[in-house]
Amino acid sequence: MNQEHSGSGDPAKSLELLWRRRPAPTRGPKPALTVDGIVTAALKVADADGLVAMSMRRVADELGVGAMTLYRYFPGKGELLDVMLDTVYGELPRRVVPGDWRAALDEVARENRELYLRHPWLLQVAISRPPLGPNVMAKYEWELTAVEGIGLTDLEMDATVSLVNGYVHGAVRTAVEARQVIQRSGMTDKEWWLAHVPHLDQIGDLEKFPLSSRVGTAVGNEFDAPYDAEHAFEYGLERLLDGVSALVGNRTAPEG
Amino acid sequence: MNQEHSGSGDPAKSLELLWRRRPAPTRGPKPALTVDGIVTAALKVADADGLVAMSMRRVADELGVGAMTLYRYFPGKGELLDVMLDTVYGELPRRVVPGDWRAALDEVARENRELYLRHPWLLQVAISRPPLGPNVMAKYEWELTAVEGIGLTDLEMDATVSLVNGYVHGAVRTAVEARQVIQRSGMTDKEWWLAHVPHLDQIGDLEKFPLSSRVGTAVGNEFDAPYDAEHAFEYGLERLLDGVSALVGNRTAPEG
DNA sequence: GCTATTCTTCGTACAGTGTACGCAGTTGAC
DNA sequence: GTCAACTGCGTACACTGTACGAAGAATAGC
Repeated sequence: MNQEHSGSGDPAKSLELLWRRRPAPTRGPKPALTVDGIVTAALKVADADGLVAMSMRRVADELGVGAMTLYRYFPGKGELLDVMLDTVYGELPRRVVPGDWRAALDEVARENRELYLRHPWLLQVAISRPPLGPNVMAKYEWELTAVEGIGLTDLEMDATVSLVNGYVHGAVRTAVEARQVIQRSGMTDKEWWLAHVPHLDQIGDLEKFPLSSRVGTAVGNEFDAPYDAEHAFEYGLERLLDGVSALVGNRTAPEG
Repeated sequence: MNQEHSGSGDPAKSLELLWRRRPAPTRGPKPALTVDGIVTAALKVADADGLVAMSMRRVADELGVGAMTLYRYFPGKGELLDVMLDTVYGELPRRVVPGDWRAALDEVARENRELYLRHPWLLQVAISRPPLGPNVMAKYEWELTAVEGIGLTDLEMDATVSLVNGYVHGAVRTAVEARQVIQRSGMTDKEWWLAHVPHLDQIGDLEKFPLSSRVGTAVGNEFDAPYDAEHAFEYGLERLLDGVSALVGNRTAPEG
């Protein structure tokens, strides 16, 4: 995170925007822009250069208008982010895998992962109170479908879906960070490590960390880097679903 | 994230700062500040008001000096963050639980959780290339100790430790976001929900989301909020360790 | 003690940020 | 034709990290 926040304005205005229920004005000049047009431009900027680059001025430039013009369409930047979020959630295929909760949860994880990879700025948006737009709500409904009817309580269903979502968020965040730091520094992980080793040797406390040295070397040899995103994602997801499996298995088995 | 980054400067300078190996200058005026003093002031600001508030000017104010003075001690804000990170990692008790990998990993998770809760700004610091200070290295060594000698490969040891760390990061991030949004909005989750319901009813598509309605209601009744941090953390950690258990169990059992 | 060198503190400046305020011009309702 | 409603947007404010260079302090070498 540096977290970016949702709009804190009144729910009526936010929901009006999310569900496109704004009544068209009868008088005054015809608006030059549309909500969808602004969101498209903002998504273009955010996808290309990240949330940091997505300033109101930059989005306005993209549309050939002044910065303050955007405030005729959105109460503030927070509300624009809300609509951007709901919009990209609409990209989820939301494929349903019936009869196999593990495959269904796997699908949920992978679709979410693809979405984060396509829109890495999503990782920086705080969603503890998600914008209640059509696609946000459809996403939650779809995720619950994956764990419906397998013997979990409603609370456990919610907790499981949250757990998978949290896992994917963390895994992709780590992967994206790793990718971005290579870009920003112009250095691969190996180069970075090799630049540090001589100075660390000089400090000379390395023998106090025998496990780190052994494991670090093994990881470096395997991946040419201290971190491999693909491997980490698969490993973690398997552990996680195994953990859920232990719970589901207990639940469907007769109680002792 | 809005991610804050580490210092990208040369490793020599960074390691010198992290390990406090800067040679004391012989000539010139006596420095008015120390590295530790600046870090303490910066931690005070970050703990109290978050990373957003921790500007160079604010830290300098805290110390009664001009903003540019700090640049005599640190090449830039990134390096200051690096030393802050290594410093708070030093707060970990690093208790070792011998002979029981599950209890040991549980301890790792809980100590990390406490650290994040005490210093929520840690959640916003990108650590894909961690500052190689004494406490960062000791932390990794301690975490590996928890899974040493239980039949995992070196790669699996690293992946397991990363998985637990990633899980804790995500769980605390969600919890902290939830706490902060209450502060910022001056609204409890229940109040927020009740403010939205009438407008959602008016939009009238709620019957398209039956699972969400049922599960959401159950969660709301149980916790008076759509999210309970304590419950989510315990539930997720148990699933995670169960998943690791499945792997360790396979490994220690004789191979087919 | 004198001077040259090194090291300190820090004021100013620059290009950015979100958005409050208010003005000028355009459109449709009456 | 008049007025209210509406649009676009210029300006301003308080912030950010930090490059640059000036002014002064402490010491090494003589």
